[in-house]
Amino acid sequence: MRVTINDVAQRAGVSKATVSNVFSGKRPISEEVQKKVLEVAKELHYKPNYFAKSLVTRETRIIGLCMQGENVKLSSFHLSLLNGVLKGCYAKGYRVLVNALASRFNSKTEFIAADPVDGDILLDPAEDDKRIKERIEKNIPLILIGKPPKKYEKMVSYVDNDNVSTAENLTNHLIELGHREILFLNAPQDKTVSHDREKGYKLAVLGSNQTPNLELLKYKPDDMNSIEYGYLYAKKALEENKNITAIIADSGKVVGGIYDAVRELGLTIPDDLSVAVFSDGNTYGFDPSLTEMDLNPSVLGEEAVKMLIEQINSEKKVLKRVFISSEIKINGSTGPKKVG
Amino acid sequence: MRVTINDVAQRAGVSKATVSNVFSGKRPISEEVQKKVLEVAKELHYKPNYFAKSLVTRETRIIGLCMQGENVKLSSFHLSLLNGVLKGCYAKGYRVLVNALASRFNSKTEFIAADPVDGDILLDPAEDDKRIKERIEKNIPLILIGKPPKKYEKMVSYVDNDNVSTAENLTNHLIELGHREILFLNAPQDKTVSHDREKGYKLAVLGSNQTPNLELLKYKPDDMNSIEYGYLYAKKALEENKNITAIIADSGKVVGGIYDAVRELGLTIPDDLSVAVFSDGNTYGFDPSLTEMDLNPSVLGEEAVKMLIEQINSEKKVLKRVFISSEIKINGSTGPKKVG
DNA sequence: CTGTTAGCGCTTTCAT
DNA sequence: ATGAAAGCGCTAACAG
Repeated sequence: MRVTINDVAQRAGVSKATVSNVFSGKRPISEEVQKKVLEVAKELHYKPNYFAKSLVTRETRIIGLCMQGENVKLSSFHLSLLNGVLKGCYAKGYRVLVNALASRFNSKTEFIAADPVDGDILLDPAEDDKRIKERIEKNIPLILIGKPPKKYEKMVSYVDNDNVSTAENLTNHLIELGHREILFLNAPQDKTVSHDREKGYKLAVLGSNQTPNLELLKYKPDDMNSIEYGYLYAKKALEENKNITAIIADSGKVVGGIYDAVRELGLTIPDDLSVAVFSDGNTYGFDPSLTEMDLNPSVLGEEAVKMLIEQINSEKKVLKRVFISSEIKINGSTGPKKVG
Repeated sequence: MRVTINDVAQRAGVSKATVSNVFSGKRPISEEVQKKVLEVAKELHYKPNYFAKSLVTRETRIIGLCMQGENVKLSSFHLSLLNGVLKGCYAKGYRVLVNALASRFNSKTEFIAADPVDGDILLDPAEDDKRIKERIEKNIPLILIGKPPKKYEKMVSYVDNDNVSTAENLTNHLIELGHREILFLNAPQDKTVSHDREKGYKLAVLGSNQTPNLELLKYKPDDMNSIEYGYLYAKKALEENKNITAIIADSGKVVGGIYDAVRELGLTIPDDLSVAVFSDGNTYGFDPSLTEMDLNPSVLGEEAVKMLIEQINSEKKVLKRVFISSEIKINGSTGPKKVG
């Protein structure tokens, strides 16, 4: 019932080794034999067994994409990133194993088999991340997406946006338009990215010889969804502080909420209020369309794969840090501060 | 360097078999031995080898998620679906292998190893889909998401939206509002889903004692992106046929294009034009907000996993069809046909 | 150019 | 309750 290399060999009247080599091309085979083997293999619907092969070659051509255990929900940023990862893998003949096993499964017994992967891409690294430690100890090829915890900074390769300058540029754009009171609806405070963005924001403000107003810096509460976050925080801030003339938003969803609030308050974008956003390149439907920093998540993913495969196939481990830049796309949601 | 079951056995002074059974719990082991083995295993950082194990057990606890070869780009529908799949797997301790290998890799040689999965979930089934044929022949557990090609209808289990009635309901909503000339920007013609939706659309029109106008039925060209599709087709149709007062769109992105066209033409939604959409529940930012049928992709994914795992673990194969219903959410993008 | 043989690391009889 | 030994299906020396 299950057809193996032996069946093919026997039927074709050759040895297992020969059959193996017909497929791998690792040693020359005569036309004649080759033809015969291929013919028989096709007839029998033969497919090599993945495990048997990997058991001996120690290679799977699968890469792991590890997301945080308890929180499996993918955002559209993750989507684009996954698209990039798939594209990179696609080009090289690798497959992707999405690993989002709940940590309670892993801890049930510590002796669960290691993943059948040649290496891992790790998302959303956190301070004191056990996943990183484990892979470094076992010497498993590893690329982080995002900023590593400080203690591993010198030990892993990673790819990230340059979040400081991205935020700085976006803020500067608004400052150049004359805006002074700029509300910043940042990512949640426990994500490393929010700190870098805050830094960039402050740098820009300081650069214009002003003092950052901490009242204007908000973090998304973990238990609130993004649309609600945008809506509630924008509305409250705009009602309480009439001097706010611009908002920077963490994502397209946050803008969804902001636009709702703005309509409710009877304001006009960009005349009364400018809105700028960090985006995953997937914002559409907004009117006016958004001025944004596209974080190019798909490029992040693609680059991570490239680095990982390079690491898998190289003898000596070379640490690399790759920063993906973003360029500002200016659209209708930002404009000069109203005079008066 | 690489620690195997032998190392553990030796160091613990027991046999391989005993070590194996300590982990599997398949036969009783004395307290004493158990403790010793666990201790040594921990000390050595032992992890069982995935392949060696799978080679003999014929089980991987990995399920495959197969997407069309050449077109690896995931949409936000896929994203929600993937979220559902992950959630389902997560609950049962399975992992997900995303298979989007280009078909040119598969065809390079037909004898690429079969995927290391216990079963597959297959997306976007097409007429004459080789992937389905292959899996049926090899008797690999399989669940389709979407409607199977006719010739496999009686041979595979699948989960799908009830696309006929979904389209019918959405169309009826517009008809009840008085609309008669309803443009339908459908999915690409080679996707099975487009046929069911067309059917539903026609049923609704016929139900109101009218004859469907085939001029109003459009399919997305494969090589055009969705936003462009919405923009170009809506604009052209609205310019050429002033009687059109409503549009049904295939997805949120298509609506993005439609809204652009509408603004350009100086029309108002819903006064001049009603817009309704099949959605993945991820539409935000539109003003007015969308009247939609939420297809619940995440539920589709979760259900597919449940069925697949059931199939993997059952002796006799029972065919199942599961339909996920969708309810209409009425919002500001649809309204009564203007009188006059 | 091709065949023979010895494993890869694990589970699973079959003994004891 | 434990051990010994026989594979799972494949690749990789080693011979010829």
